[in-house]
Amino acid sequence: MTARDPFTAFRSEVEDALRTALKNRGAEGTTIVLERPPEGMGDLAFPCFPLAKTLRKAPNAISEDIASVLEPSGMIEKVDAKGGYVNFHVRLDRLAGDTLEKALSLKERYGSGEPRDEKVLLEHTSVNPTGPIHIGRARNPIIGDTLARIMRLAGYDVTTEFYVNDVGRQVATMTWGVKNLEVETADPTQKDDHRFVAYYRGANERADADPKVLAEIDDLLYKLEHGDAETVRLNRETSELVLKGMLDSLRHINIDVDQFTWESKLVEDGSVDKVISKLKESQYCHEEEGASYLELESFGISGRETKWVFTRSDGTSLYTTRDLAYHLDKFSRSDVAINILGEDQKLGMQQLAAALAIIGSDRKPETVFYAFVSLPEGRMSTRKGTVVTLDDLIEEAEERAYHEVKKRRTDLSEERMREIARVVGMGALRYNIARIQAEKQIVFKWEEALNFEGSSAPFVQYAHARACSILRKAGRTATASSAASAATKLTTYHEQQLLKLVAMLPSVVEQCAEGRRAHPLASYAQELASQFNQFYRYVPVLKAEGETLEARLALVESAKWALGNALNCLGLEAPEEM
RNA sequence: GGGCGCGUGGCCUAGUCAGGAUAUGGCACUUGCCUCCUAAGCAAGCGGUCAAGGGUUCGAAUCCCUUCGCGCCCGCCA
Repeated sequence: MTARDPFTAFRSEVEDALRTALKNRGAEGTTIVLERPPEGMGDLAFPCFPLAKTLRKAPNAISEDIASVLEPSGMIEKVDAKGGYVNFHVRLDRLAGDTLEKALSLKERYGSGEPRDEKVLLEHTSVNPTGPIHIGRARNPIIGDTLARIMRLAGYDVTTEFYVNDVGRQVATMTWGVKNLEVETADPTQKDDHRFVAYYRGANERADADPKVLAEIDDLLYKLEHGDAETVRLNRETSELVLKGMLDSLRHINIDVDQFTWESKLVEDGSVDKVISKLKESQYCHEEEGASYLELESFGISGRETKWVFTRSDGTSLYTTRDLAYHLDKFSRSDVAINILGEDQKLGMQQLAAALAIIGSDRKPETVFYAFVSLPEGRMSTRKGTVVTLDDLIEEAEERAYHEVKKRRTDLSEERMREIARVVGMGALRYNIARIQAEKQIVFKWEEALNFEGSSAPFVQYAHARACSILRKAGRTATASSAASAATKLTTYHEQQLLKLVAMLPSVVEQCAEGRRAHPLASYAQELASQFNQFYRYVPVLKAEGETLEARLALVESAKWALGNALNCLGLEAPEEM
């Protein structure tokens, strides 16, 4: 471990000290687990309970014994024993010096980790271009984009990619609608993703009622896969328009996708055919009425059906078959392939993993699965029209945020207020999705999604704005070179608590990146903002003098970077005023 | 029927992977705090058999088993 993270450096020293002490007591090789002790009992704690058996001594006696032999050194200021724990207190001036120096010199890079060699390809969103993104689906880009940002700061080389499903039945259905239906409600001024969904819905209704229509859609699907120029053109044209509408929505919540792979490309360039012939060579491959399938029972797949069909009777490919080709393509372009997928795709991914093994690939994608967002009335359905679209949500969020700004500020221009409302509204929305662990279901409620206080984006943004306000009034910024001397002046409780949290940003970022989890960063941001607000309330900065003033300015600026960088990783903007 | 996931105060949620000190925050509710760097804030109070029951352990929200509830899946859909 490098000393890039001051708190990690402290942790390493504690571990080293403990290792030596344990070795001398005949408990060599004990796994050292350190935890965060309760308030006021130090900064790292080592529980001695597991040692009681091997050392044949009471935990209390062990902790006191260990504490008595460990001398303060380096970043360890004090070691004491309490109730079977050895508690380590960090040397505040060292921690402060290192932290302030890092934050003030790295600025928007504070929190970053060592650059890594792995090239990461992170696929997210990848929804069918058949209609606007709704909030159930919006969880995907939000988790994906947040994770991408976190991993980038952590030092990975990350490229995000959107896989455009322009080949399957859904898209063929929509294309049939565009070709055959006159949709009266289609308002030409609407965004294309909203406009075209009417054709999709209409085509579905007709197909449900009339088998002839269904057959025509099948025919379109066949033509699509066999390169019928007119069908391919119309399909692509429609898909592109709808996709463009969706990307506009994403841009409103600060998401830009780096790259796109069109599913149709994999069909056209023959990679899907190649995969199919490889699969057919396998001993697990069987045929039934012209359709090919793999028998996957021996691959840990269970349920009523362990067959995995990869070609239809007419020889056309299926979604997962094409996805298999896509994964091989992704593997050729990256070291780590990460997917963000809804939990409904779990079986599909298992089948895909089995198929990958069968065709001899030694690679596997990593997948982050998330549970669906539903409404209090139940599941959202595009067909039933019971959806709240991302666009609705963005509009409502900004409107409510505007109302809040107007309530509080009378000194700002209309334009400025609108800008703040945009940043706050969009932020509230993203934060409320990002803060919850992916596998937990969310029931969407407006009052929660657009919460502007407590555990919310505006709370964190507000702390950032306050920090900026102090620095603005001070009329200068702190310098990294003064960090060490400043560090000795941070003597109050609130200063030290704030500092410790600022010091933890790099390890929080690293842990999120390693675990492919976004939500712990949201918790951290909330905790940091809360600590900053307490500092703000109890520790006057601009009224301080001399070195104390300098030290506090350095702390405020460091906190500003930590808050700003955490916000940035969450895809939220960090306003300088609110 | 089978598989996977979730279940923490009235509501939302952290902690669960690597078991440890009085279970984390927020919303709502009650009550204080703007002559003081933005009150989108701070402080105090109220509120929990960590779904239920067994087990392992000195110790379980965390590990194991059973049950219940909710979600998702078991398509020649994507």
